Amino acid sequence: MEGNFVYKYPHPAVTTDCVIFGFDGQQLKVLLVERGIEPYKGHWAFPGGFLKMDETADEGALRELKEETGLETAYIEQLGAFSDVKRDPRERVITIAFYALVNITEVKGGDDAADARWFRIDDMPLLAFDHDHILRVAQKRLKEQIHFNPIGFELLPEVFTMPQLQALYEAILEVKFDRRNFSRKLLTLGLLDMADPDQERNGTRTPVLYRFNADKYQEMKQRGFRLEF
Amino acid sequence: MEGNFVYKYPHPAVTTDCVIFGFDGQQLKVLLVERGIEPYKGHWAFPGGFLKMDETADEGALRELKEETGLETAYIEQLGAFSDVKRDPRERVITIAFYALVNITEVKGGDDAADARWFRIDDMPLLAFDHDHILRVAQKRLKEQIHFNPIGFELLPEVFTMPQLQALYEAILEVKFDRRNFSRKLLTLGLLDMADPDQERNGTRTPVLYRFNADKYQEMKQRGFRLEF
DNA sequence: TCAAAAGTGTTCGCTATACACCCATGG
DNA sequence: CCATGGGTGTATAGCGAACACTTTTGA
Repeated sequence: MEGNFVYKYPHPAVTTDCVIFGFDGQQLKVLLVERGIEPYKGHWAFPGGFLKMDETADEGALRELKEETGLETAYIEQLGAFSDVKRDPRERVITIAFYALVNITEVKGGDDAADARWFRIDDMPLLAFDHDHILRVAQKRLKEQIHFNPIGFELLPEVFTMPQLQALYEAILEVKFDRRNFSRKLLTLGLLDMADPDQERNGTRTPVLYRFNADKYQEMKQRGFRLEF
Repeated sequence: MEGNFVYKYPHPAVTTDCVIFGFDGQQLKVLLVERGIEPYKGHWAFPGGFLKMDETADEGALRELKEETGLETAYIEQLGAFSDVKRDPRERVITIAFYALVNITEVKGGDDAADARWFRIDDMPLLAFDHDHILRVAQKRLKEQIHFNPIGFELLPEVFTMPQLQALYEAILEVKFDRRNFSRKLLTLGLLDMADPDQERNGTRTPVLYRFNADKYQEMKQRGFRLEF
């Protein structure tokens, strides 16, 4: 397997890295793995690795995602290529970075796996390579995306409450919303179904459960509807 | 210079490609070069080429931009990496694509250079590789970006008229605006200065000349202002 | 002289925002 | 029993969308 690969011109190495976002109900979190070898031994890094010659960057990112989370599928989106000449001290390495949104409760490991841990986005450890830069780009992109795409639901369980959804939006956008206005805005969009419509709602204090109606969103998008937040 | 480069593991080749947008006052245009060699000989392609080992992707894209336009600088933004395994029939080639916005009147060649030509975005020739795909991504990104960033001015001369600006927005977004509402919206933002304030404006029919105030935009952005269109 | 281009002003309806009250539960 | 959390309703201001008139120039 360790044959030599010869090219007429120099080629950079290409890796993929995946910024995996989760939400624990309060805080936005990121899954990191601790590096056991040099360079940056002991630092934390996003799951990632060298791209195989027969897979696309997306496939590589999903492969890395599965290795660390067990998830076969997830919402992922490319952030772009990071190509600083000296970003890896060993050789010229270009990384194609992605971010993934996962339901944190579905992720195996994270706690039990010795090498992967969730970190609060406002309390990150020392990161390897240019991963702090990549993280800032990822967070910025996430903020931008959520303005026009209903991607927040990817971070929640299938069934969720309005306060949960609001906490998520507040964590991502780093702002506070008025409870009543937030709820009304989301409900008038018509994209949320009550998960248990027959539930008797005498009084309150136990929040209503909702489910995101992805079919309806697709249908509305077809008709030219543009979600805005 | 044509030594052999040997790696323990296979490495893909990495190129940059640059979708260069211009605006002729009516239509959005893209600068293409005709391929003189196989593969895709006779097809048209975005300016691009192999990334050097001592330059970042941005630097590579700007180098390609300069080679075809003579421009030392321009607004460029990375679209991302395109990594389909078979996108180049010769070997595994990953391209990092960019789009650039240039003032079409400042571009040397385009007409006189034999190999580079401007094409209307709604009348493109047969493109090489996956460049049609890249173009669609570029156009989509441009549409998205102009909603929140005053990047349209990159495509115009320093001094421009309101009808020109409106035609540009309409060309990019592929919609029509009401003349009066468009003008009012842009003017109330406070980001346009009259280029010739002392100009006597008896009657009309000769449009007012404006200039984009980039300093003021930066200042407003600092204060939390978010441009929206 | 008339059509086309450019500037300006008004109205209306919707939506975002600010804000107050009620009810049930758990400590 | 009261503080906390959750659900619902109302008023207002600002912005976006629709729309009409005037002036001038060039054909």
